[in-house]
Amino acid sequence: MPELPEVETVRRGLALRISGRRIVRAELRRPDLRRPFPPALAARLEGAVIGGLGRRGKYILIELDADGVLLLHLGMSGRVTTGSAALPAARHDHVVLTLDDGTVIRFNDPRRFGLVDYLNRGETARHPLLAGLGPEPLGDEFDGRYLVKALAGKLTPIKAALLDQRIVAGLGNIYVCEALFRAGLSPRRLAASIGRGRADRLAAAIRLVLTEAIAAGGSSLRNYVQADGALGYFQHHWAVYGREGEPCPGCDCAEGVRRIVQSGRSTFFCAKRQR
DNA sequence: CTTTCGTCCTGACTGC
DNA sequence: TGCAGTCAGGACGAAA
Repeated sequence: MPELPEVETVRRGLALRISGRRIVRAELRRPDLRRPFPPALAARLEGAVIGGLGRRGKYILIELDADGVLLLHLGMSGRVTTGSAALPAARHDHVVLTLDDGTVIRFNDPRRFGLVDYLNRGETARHPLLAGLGPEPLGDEFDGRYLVKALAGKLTPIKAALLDQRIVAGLGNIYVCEALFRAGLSPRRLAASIGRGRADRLAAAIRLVLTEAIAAGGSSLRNYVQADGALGYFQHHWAVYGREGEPCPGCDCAEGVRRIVQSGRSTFFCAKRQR
């Protein structure tokens, strides 16, 4: 389940391998993912020279030539692998790009919640998928002062508010649970009830869990990629996510980590530490 | 307007 | 062992 740290890890790994290379072949092995591929995508990709790689929330932006951008979203199950042409396309390899040095990039996505789009660089900020995104949680704009303002009047649990990409871009179910635990805030607390003090703690916790996860991804990237070329997932230790019934870390409460369902999603938390 | 909920999809897992 | 049923979740669009 790629969230901001996994996407950032993929971006960094990809940048090392494909920046400056020319795409010599683009194979679209189906016409769509979550939505249809844009018209003439293969033709736009073939011959293009790859520039820098950026990220906005959970989207990867790959600069092509002087004015193009390839937009990728990994959805739930998307993976990007780099390798040689020797490997035949596997099941769920939906987009396969061959570069001028023989590198083959494969976008594999079993559940097909991912997305591929092509845009002109000038319209990046206005693109419908990007325009409404909230600030980058690791950027200068994001802090307690911003959060208080963004959450004001929201009669929804803080858990749901943080999953809303318009409030802050890049968090998913795992890192929201982890950040709320680190901040000592109940996932059920109404967003509007978060004042400056709690917002400061929450913003700091969000930055911390993301920064730590990116560091873990970076350190595991080298070995992981050598194993099978896959970028997108790495082993990481969660404090509460997926740990229902286990002892709460750093707390001796009898109940341990609890799981509840909020807006159809699992939330993991400690009822004693998080208020 | 705001907020919630169903939907898309496949693979991993559970229980009989 | 096999198979049906359940669950996982990002983001969008419909519904309340």
